[in-house]
Amino acid sequence: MLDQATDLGRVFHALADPGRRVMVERLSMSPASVSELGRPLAMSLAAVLQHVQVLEASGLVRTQKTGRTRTCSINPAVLQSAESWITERRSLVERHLDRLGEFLAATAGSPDPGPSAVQSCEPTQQQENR
Amino acid sequence: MLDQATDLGRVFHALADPGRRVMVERLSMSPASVSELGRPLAMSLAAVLQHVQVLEASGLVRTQKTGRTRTCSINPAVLQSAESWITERRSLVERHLDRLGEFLAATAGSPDPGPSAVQSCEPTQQQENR
DNA sequence: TGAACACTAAAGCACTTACTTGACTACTGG
DNA sequence: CCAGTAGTCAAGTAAGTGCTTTAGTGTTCA
Repeated sequence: MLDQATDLGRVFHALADPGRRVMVERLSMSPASVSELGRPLAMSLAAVLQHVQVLEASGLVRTQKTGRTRTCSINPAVLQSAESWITERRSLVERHLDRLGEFLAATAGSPDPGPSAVQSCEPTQQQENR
Repeated sequence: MLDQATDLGRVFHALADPGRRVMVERLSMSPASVSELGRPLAMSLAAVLQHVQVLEASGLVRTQKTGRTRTCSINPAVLQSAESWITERRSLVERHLDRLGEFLAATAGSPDPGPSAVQSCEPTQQQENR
């Protein structure tokens, strides 16, 4: 199996750049050449190529050189692996929040729910929130 | 509305760091203090705090100081906005791939499908694929 | 053949990131 | 009151990022 942790890091890093996200958006419509990807981006072709290389290293896009043009296309499987990581965390969070909601509803009217209550639900002091 | 593009960049950048992903994973179980988040991470507390600040700036986590401890918790809405961006791209890609598949199936036996065919489906030359 | 095109490689530069250490503040419990 | 805990601030540093320019290579087409 591949090094999932490193891969995920590369994928999120690739998606962190606005220019690269524009490229991914373009590529989700159809494959495109390097210069086509760079057209809306106000930077040198060399810079565009570097971004493509970052995307390729993350596995998000695959490229293939035909003649003098390099055609780039998206690999949806990698997009999905990033999506799954987020989905799993989020569903966990929401499950826990639901449980907390039930607990609060159940103990709403009854006094003294015992010393083993959920941590930090009713803070005794509250200061900033910057 | 908020600056979605910048926000998304911040969120993906926050998720790109393995240490910060560990923090997010920990926080999807339950809220935690800064030092608790740093416990498994082999770095100074000051460094942990800086990561927490990155996560907070992205909106992924919210913090609240009570007494001398700062309690961090996840904001699932921001997690969802990142998830949605990916989902939308991926479903677009897959829709286009499906369409391409149908096209290939439909034209499998019939000769000369016309000059307005889908671009770069049958490259005339093929070199590398590094 | 030769000009234009599409990309590539390498070096350099400003800026950002991910830490560190050291000093300091504020709160808690005995 | 005071030791220990939890966090914070400010500098400083090494490595990484996002560009640029320059100088190429290989391909296409008139």
